[in-house]
Amino acid sequence: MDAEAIKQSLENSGLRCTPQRYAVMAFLMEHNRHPTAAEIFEAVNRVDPRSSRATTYNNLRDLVQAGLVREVAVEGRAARFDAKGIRHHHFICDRCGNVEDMEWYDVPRPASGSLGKRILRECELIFRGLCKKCALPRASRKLS
Amino acid sequence: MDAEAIKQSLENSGLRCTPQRYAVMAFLMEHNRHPTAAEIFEAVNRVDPRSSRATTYNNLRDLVQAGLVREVAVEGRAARFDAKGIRHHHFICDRCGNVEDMEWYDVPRPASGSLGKRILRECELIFRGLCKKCALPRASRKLS
DNA sequence: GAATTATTTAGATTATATCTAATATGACAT
DNA sequence: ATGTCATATTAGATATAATCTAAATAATTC
Repeated sequence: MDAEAIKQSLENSGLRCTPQRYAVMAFLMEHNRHPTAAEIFEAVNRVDPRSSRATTYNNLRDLVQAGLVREVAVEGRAARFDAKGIRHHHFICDRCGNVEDMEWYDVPRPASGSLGKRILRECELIFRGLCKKCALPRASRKLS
Repeated sequence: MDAEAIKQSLENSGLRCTPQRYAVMAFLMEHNRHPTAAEIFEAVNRVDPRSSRATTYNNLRDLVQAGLVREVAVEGRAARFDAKGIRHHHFICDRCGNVEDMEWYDVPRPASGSLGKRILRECELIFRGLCKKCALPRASRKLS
């Protein structure tokens, strides 16, 4: 997503495209690794324009309210954020605690029998509560 | 689960059954509403024996390490806890943010085609990211 | 360009969690 | 029973994450 597109999506949501706000949004678009507010603050301050801690928090709040960003549910103290570019959910592994992005399928409402094979494969992982790596048979896994 | 059973499960995990630790565990067994540490601290201090804040945190840490309790992944600042009585996962609604307990199915490893109807119904909700209430057709939902 | 509104800022404050070091308790060998 | 050792508890200090405050700055409108 290029600069102009980010600017547009901010303005479509009624947010002015300030340099600080743009920096937060752009960082989240580029790095979909669910950073904390502190990580985002650090990252945007490695280059101009600088931004204060309060502004970073304010902008994250505004972006979440506007629906462009969401707060990811994770264990641990610090909130983590995620640009909602392509719609997806999160899956947290029971064993290793990793947060994995999960494709979003627009399942037609009443069609219980119509889930595709690919979806079925993901369902298995979900009901085990293990991520793809941890769900491998014991032998092929590194001990942790 | 009665007092003796709780005592046993603590001791089986190598933890002494102290009054304070017992109180935390018993509270989590009774109230599976994913309370915060602060809520647990308050609750156990409404009756004897009293417990300090540090002890409550220590005991929660010990119980999590022992595998008797787990920390629930949620948005928001405060960690939330959950007794791992019956194995289950958590499902967080995209719309309302509620945390729902989700039954744990022991899906046999390679049988992609063998998920039951009940599981399929849950899969639909998961892939929508909405809880049972929020997944109802618009008309039958209260606006939030 | 004056008035209005939105944004940013440093620093103070609140909320949550952990650490420290002193004390208390329980297990158990003698 | 008593002393010893490991474990647990405690109040208070500290650390970390988030929010608030009030003043300054920038953009927008009239």
